[in-house]
Amino acid sequence: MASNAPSSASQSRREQIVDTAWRILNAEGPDALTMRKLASELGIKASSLYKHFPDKAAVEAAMIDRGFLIWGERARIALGEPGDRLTNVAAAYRSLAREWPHVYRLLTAGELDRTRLTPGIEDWSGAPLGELFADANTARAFWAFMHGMAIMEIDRRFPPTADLERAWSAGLAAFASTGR
Amino acid sequence: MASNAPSSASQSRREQIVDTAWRILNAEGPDALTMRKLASELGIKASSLYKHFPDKAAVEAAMIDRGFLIWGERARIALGEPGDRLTNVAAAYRSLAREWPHVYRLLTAGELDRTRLTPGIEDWSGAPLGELFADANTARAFWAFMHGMAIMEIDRRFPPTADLERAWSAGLAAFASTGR
DNA sequence: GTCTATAGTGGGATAGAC
DNA sequence: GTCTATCCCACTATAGAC
Repeated sequence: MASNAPSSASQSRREQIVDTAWRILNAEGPDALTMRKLASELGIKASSLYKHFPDKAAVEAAMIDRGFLIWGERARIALGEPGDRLTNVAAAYRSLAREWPHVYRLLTAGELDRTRLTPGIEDWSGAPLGELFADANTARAFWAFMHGMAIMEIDRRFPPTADLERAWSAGLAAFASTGR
Repeated sequence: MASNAPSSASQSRREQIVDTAWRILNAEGPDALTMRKLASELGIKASSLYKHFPDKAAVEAAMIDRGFLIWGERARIALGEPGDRLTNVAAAYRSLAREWPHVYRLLTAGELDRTRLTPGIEDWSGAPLGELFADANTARAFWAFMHGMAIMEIDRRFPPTADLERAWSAGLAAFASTGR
C-alpha cells in the first residue's frame, strides 16, 4: 500500500514539521509527541517551532487535517473499485486504523476543536459514506459500526480468540440487508 | 434511574476514594483528576492517598472495575425486561455513556492494563451481549456498533443535525434481521 | 528562522515524624 | 492513617539576541 502520509517532495517547513510529528506519534504514541522531541528530531530547538505554529494544538490540528484528507481520498478510491462497495469502504477504513493507530485515535477520539481545522474538511472526508445508503441514519449507524470495530481492534478490546474478519463480515451482512 | 455509582452505605476508605475520584472525573474531566485534587476533596493531603493505593493508576483501575460491574449489572437487568432485548440492551448501553461520559471514556478508550483489574470482570460484564445472538461474531459486530454510536455521541462527532434516535433505530433494524 | 535562557506551571511520588 | 517537607520531573511557552 502506498503511504501517502510523509510526502517526499520538496516541502515547506510547516510540512516538514507535520511529517515529523506524524512519524513520532505513530512510532511512539501521544506521550512522546512533545515540542522538545519534535524539534529535536528536526535538528532545531523547541522554541523555534513557535515561529511556524502558534502552539502545540495547531500542530495537532494540522495532523488531523491531513488525516481527514487521506481518509476522504481513500474512501473515494474505494467507492470506485470493483466489487461490493460496502466491503471495499470498510476495508479501507480498517486499514487506515491499522496502519496508523495512534493517528487514528488523534483523529477520532475525544471532542474536536473544529475552529482549528480547514473548514469543511470533516464533512468532505465523511461524504462518501452518505453515498452507500439511501438513508442518512443508516449511513451513520454504519459509520458507528466501522469506527467501533476499528477502535476496538487497535485498543485490543476484543478477546484474543475473536476472529475479527468474521466479525466484520457479520456486521457487513447486517447492513447489506438494509435499505440501500 | 437509580445511580449505583456512589454507594451511600458505610464505606471503606478505599471506597470513599473511588467514589470521590468518580465524582471528580465525571464533573470536571480527566485533567482535573489529580492526586492533589482527589485528596483535597476528601479533606486530606495527597501523600495520604498512597497509604490506600500504590499509585494513581491503581485508583483508575478501581474505577474501571466499578464501571464494568455497573455495566454488567445493567445489561443483565435489560435482558430481563419486557420488549425487544436488542433495543433494551442498546438503550442501557447508551444511557450509561450519556450518564457518565468521562467515566465511559476511561472504561473504553485506549489500551487496558488488565493485570490491575479484578480477574474476569471484563468478560463478565460483556457476557450478556453473547446471549443476544446465535453467532459470537455478530455479537461482536453489534457491540462495536453500540460502542461507536455511544462514543461518537458523547464526543460530538455526528453532525448537529443528525437524529441519533433514528440512527440507533437504523442500526438496530440492521442487526435485528440477522442471525438470532 | 534559529539560538540561549528562563519563566511558569503542574504533576506524581517518597521520607520520616507523629 | 495523616501530616509536613521536599524531590524530581517534564512540559508549554516567551523574551530577546543574532
